[in-house]
Parts: sequence; structure tokens; C-alpha cells
Amino acid sequence: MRISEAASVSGLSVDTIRFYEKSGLLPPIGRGLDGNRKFSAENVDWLVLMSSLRETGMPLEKMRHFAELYRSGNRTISERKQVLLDHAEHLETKRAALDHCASLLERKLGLYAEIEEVPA
Amino acid sequence: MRISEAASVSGLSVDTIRFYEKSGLLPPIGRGLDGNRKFSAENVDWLVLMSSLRETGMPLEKMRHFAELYRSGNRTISERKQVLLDHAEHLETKRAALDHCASLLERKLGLYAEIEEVPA
DNA sequence: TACTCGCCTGGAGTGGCTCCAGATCAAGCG
DNA sequence: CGCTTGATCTGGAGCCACTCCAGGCGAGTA
Repeated sequence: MRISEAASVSGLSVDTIRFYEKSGLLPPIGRGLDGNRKFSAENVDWLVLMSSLRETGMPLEKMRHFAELYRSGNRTISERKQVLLDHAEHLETKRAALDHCASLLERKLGLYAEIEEVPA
Repeated sequence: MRISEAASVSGLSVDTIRFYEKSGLLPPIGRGLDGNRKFSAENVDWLVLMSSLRETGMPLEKMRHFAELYRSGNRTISERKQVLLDHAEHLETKRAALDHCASLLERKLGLYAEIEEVPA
């Protein structure tokens, strides 16, 4: 799969994928005879995961650590599991922030409605 | 209220508050005789809103626009309302991303469990 | 008086992209 | 066969949203 396809499947931009590769967040990506990157199914799956972790706020440093664990094989599985569990917990925090903001917006919109009903 | 208190109430850092002021995201903040910022209740309320909008992904540019509307008085209320409604919709998108990530993590964790049950 | 504490300002540094110039190569066309 | 188009490549500059730091000021305390 070409980089543009990998980009549209993962939701990352082409530039971001190249940047992630430079930053050590990806497993080695093969190259075709033309020198262009060729993404395997496994590569794309990994990109999708990275995209989702990043989109939900995991810093690159943590992702890099997770990628290193991945490269080190199956003996790191319990540690990787812990990283994902930690992130799952982080998602809860994020959800709470969304809920909080939603209710704040509702209150503000309510106030605006009042002001409009009783114009100066 | 001093800046450190405003920071702990709003959840923004002291530096970020100063940065927001420079960036035109805040209404004029008064100063005491000592030259230090003094935050009114309304100021703090605004900081809380800015904090929540920013935390849920609104870019500074949009926040600046909203702040300008706020400074322009009540005749901008319908436009401000629209900004908040748009953002409320944006929250839904964010929520979907969290859900998506959560189910992805669940699947990955399931796979790890399988691998651990049947070690090499 | 000396020390600490919180605040001030301007500016440098950081994380995470995003954009750009200039080069290469394969495919399609007249 | 040469020419154009389009996708990719690399290295590096630029940008957004902070974050940190040096150097300085004024109020309160020992």
C-alpha cells in the first residue's frame, strides 16, 4: 500500500506518517524498487492504532515507548497491556472534560436565551 | 483575585493566563496599585469558559473571535450562540473518537490476553 | 536590613505537526 | 521518443500553543 492510501485509511496526513517514521514511532517500513514506502497490512494496523492514541491525547514520548516495546517482541506484552490500560483510564478523564464542557455550554446557551427574550 | 488563584480555579497555568491576555482572548483585566492583575468574578468565569473550550479542542483563533464578539456587547449574542452550538457539535465528534479508541483498546487487550494464554 | 515570596516582563525553548522547494521516477500522450 | 503530469522522496523552515527562564520590583517577616 502506498503512503497516500495508508494516510487515508489511518486518518493521519502523509507528512505526519513520515514524521512518525523519523521519530521512531513506526516499525521498519519496507521500500519498493522505486524507493517509495510500502505499507504492509500490519504496518497500516499499527498506523491506525497510533492515530487513535494520538487523537485521544497520548504524547509522542509515550507512543515511542510503546513502539519500542512492540519492537522488542512478545516478552513485553504485559507492559504494553499496562500502557493501554492506563490510556483507557485517560479516556475516561477526557470524557469527563467533554461532559463538563457540554454542560457549561448548555448553561451559557440558556443565559443567552434569557437575554434575547428580554432585550435591552 | 490574584493570578495564582485564578489559575487554580480555572485550571489554566499562570503562564497560560498571561499568554491568553497577550493574545487578546481575555476582557481587560484590572491592575492593583502594585501593578498586579486583579481578576473579577466575571473575569474568572470567562477564564473557566476559555479553559473548557480550549481543553476540548477549540483553536485560539476561534476563541479570539468569540472574545471579540463578547467585547462587542449584546448585539453579538446570536453569533456567539452559533459559535457555542458549533462547538457543542464538535464535542460529539470528539466523543465518537474516544469511543472508537476505547473499543480499539479493548480489541487489542483481548488479543494480548490470547497471546498470554498460549505462550510461545 | 536582609530574606523570601509572588508577581511582573520579554524572550528563548519545546512538542507536534504542516508546508515548501527541489529532485526523482513511472505512466500516459502526441 | 520526448514531454507533461502526478506521486513520491528529502531536508529544512514555519507555525501553534504553550512552557520555562532570567532579571527585576514591591510587600511582608525575622
